[in-house]
Amino acid sequence: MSEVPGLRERKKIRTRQALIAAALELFMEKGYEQTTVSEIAAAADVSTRTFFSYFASKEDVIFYNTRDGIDRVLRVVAEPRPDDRAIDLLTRAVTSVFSELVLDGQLQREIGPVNYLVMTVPSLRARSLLLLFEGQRELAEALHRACPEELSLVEASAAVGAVIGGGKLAAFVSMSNGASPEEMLDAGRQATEFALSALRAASRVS
Amino acid sequence: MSEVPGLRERKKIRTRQALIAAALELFMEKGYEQTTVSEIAAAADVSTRTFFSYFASKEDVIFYNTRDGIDRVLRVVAEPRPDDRAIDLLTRAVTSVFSELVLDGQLQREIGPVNYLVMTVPSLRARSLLLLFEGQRELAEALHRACPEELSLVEASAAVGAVIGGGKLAAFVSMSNGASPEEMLDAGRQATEFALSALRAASRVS
DNA sequence: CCAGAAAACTACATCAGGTGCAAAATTACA
DNA sequence: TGTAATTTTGCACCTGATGTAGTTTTCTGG
Repeated sequence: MSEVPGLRERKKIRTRQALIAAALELFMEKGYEQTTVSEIAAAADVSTRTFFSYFASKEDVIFYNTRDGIDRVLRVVAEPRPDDRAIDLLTRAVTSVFSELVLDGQLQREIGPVNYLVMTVPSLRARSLLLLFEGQRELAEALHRACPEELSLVEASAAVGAVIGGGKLAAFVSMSNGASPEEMLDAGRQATEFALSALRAASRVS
Repeated sequence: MSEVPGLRERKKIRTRQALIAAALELFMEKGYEQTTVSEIAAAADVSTRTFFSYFASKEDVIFYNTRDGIDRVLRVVAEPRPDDRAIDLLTRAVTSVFSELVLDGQLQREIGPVNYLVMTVPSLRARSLLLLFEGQRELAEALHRACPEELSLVEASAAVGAVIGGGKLAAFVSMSNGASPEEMLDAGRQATEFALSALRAASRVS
């Protein structure tokens, strides 16, 4: 495996990255709504029609890379260690997000703009919430599959929703109150850890 | 107060209701995307342009009434009883949603279709998540305002996000696994109550 | 009941996002 | 090099949404 990709594949990847880069630059420069798909395509030197063969919509160019992050989280739950309880899996899955968010130089260049756009453009915020929500569903399913006798699907959903819901809202509110990206991350981490410890305490009782 | 609204006002209300009713009917009959705004306007006997003076977008016709629900919840927190702690306010606010959701015959006719559409149409689900998210922000702010020395804004956000996030995901997953509306409501209620009791336990320790 | 002001409605023009389609250009491969 | 497969492109077309200007309806005071 690991075939050398042909010219076709390499060109496609280059074009896709060029579209993403051009789009982010234009969005940051003149605003998301004010930027047309034609302008993005022109900046990446392809036709407008071609843009839509790479991305189904103007929004999609922003979120193309988010799928990878979700898959990484799912993989943590899909590969449990011996003696893992559900709470352990959920803890590792959630905290893995934060550790990867800090490093990852490749993405770091995009995360800033994407974050800013999601914070300021309602339609992008809606889309981002949808992606996060579907990700939570998948995570809840995976968690239930990993520990079917410990957690029902609905219980797993309640746990996942509580942990991620708390972290997300805390991070967002903190940032929209003028916190720095580091402080925002910290608020999210504290909120998720708080929810996790509350879950741990509750699971010891029951 | 309570002036008798003039003919103008009454007509506007009737037109708006006619548009909502026509839209929901058409959406259920032939699908959301397959229904055009012109068709909705025609069914309500107004011009296409007039539709957009009542609703800013095709999506908005679905969510016109949701603002009321959010305001009701906020009012619970804005009017605390003596000796209320934050957890009491949050509990009353969240449980008030469920009690109102059961009765309320006026809305009950719309909730079914809206619920179905949100479950099946991704763009509507995104929009609904956005509205819920912004509602959570407001609720967290209100909760912090009501108990400023007990909860910081970020702590309030963590609590609100955890409770509502857990309830929402549990309800949605349960319904998309074929549960009846009653079972869905019950899953949501159990998840929120679980999160609330976990919060209560945690707040006793700290 | 009427005249004039205010508000609402309508038609029309226009633009951006998005899709289907067929021709043209590019790549792959024998 | 020639040919099949894949991409790209231009073009026609549809829907959602906005600006504008003119028409109709409602409201108010006499």
